[in-house]
Amino acid sequence: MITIDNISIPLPTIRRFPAYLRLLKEHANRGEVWISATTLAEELKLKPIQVRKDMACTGVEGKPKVGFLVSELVLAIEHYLGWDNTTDAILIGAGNLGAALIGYKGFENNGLRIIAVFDKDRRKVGSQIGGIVVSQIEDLAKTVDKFGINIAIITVPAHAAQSVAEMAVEAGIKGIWNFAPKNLNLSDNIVIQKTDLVTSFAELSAKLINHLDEQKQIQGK
Amino acid sequence: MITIDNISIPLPTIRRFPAYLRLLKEHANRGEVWISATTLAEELKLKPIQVRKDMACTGVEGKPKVGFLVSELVLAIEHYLGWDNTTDAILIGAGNLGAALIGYKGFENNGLRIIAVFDKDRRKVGSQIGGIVVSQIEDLAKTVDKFGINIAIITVPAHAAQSVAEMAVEAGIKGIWNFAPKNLNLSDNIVIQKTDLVTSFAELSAKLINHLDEQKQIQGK
DNA sequence: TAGATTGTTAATCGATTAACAATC
DNA sequence: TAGATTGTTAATCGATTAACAATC
Repeated sequence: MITIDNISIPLPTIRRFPAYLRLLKEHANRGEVWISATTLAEELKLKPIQVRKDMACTGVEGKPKVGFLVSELVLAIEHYLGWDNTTDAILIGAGNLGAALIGYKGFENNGLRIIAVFDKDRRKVGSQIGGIVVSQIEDLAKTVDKFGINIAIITVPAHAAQSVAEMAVEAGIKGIWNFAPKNLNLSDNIVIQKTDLVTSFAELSAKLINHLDEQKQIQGK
Repeated sequence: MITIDNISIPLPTIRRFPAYLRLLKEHANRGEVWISATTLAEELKLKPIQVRKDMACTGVEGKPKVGFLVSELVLAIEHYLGWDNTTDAILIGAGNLGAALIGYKGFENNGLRIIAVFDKDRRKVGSQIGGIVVSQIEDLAKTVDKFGINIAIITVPAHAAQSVAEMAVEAGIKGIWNFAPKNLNLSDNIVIQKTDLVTSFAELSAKLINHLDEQKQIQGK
């Protein structure tokens, strides 16, 4: 449960917000003005009741028989995700994954702009990655301070994650998006978001075993 | 809830398994034979009762006052994740993100091996990416069939995702790991795992707003 | 008007947490 | 033995789903 503007929004709802947003923007582009929860549900394979509950969190009121104003929903969702203003972030770790994130088109219209890249490796410093010059990690604090950055994205190897995270926090970073497969130990007032590729794969693995098992049992009978 | 070998395991437990596995292997490397749920909990910042519940799902029995056999837990968790045998997968979309996944060290010891890469772009075909030669997408079905591949990883742009997913399913793929920010519409008997970077960032954004709000309120009082 | 859709209140479901007896 | 830790059963909590009245 997350509270923004004194409104409590369940975390699963927050997670569904980006998918709604994408769809709503598509509809807006087609010139559509109204959309019903029923339609959204169908397109996202969710239950209408769940979409209505989620929409209720946005504070936008719908009209029975018509639905919701697309533009209102877009603005409300963007607001609760903090995407009404683009957030600047720094990235630490100029490897393959770092390059992928810098080049990722999806962030452009979704509130995230990576404005600086740092790496411990002196040989990478000065080189360009996705149009951004790699800086030495010693300059991190200066950049964070100068641009008032809150978010650091960590794409270094597991063994280096803890130490660069500490440097970032020291520099004033408030939120960390950690791609390294390592649990970070930081002060409680730092927000940590972990994206663990191995964990995602684990989920797929287990679901697939479960699924193939089921199919085998059905066929066996 | 996922059922494997007639044992039901909650999805959140499955998601915690990789973190346990990493920690357990570290302890094993240090020559430690026994480990208690209390210790695991402390190192992962979880509650001991939750770790005990999770361990119960593995079927491994612990000894009061001593804990669990590290080696038994490792084997049991690997079994439920299907990581006792490495899974071969193909990757579609030889862009930055694809390159990052192919080069990702974390997969090596965690049951995943990417054995072939495909791309629609003729100019990329024949070039190497992380030591793997990019094949033309027309050869996909042949490869899937020849090596009995179940899993496809999709790292193409959103607009191409649906069509390559359909090709993969046509070729016999049973599980899809989708990195494209697009909901796939496929037959119900295909397992789809979505890793949406924008969604992860949304979560961080919202948590951070909530957190900064809280801090402001505390200071205001 | 009739019917689709919203919004509210209550029921259900699943996961986490608590309490505590069993055990080495 | 005393005490830490396990494992089981019950309580709590939060999210999803159901039911239905309100409404345009």
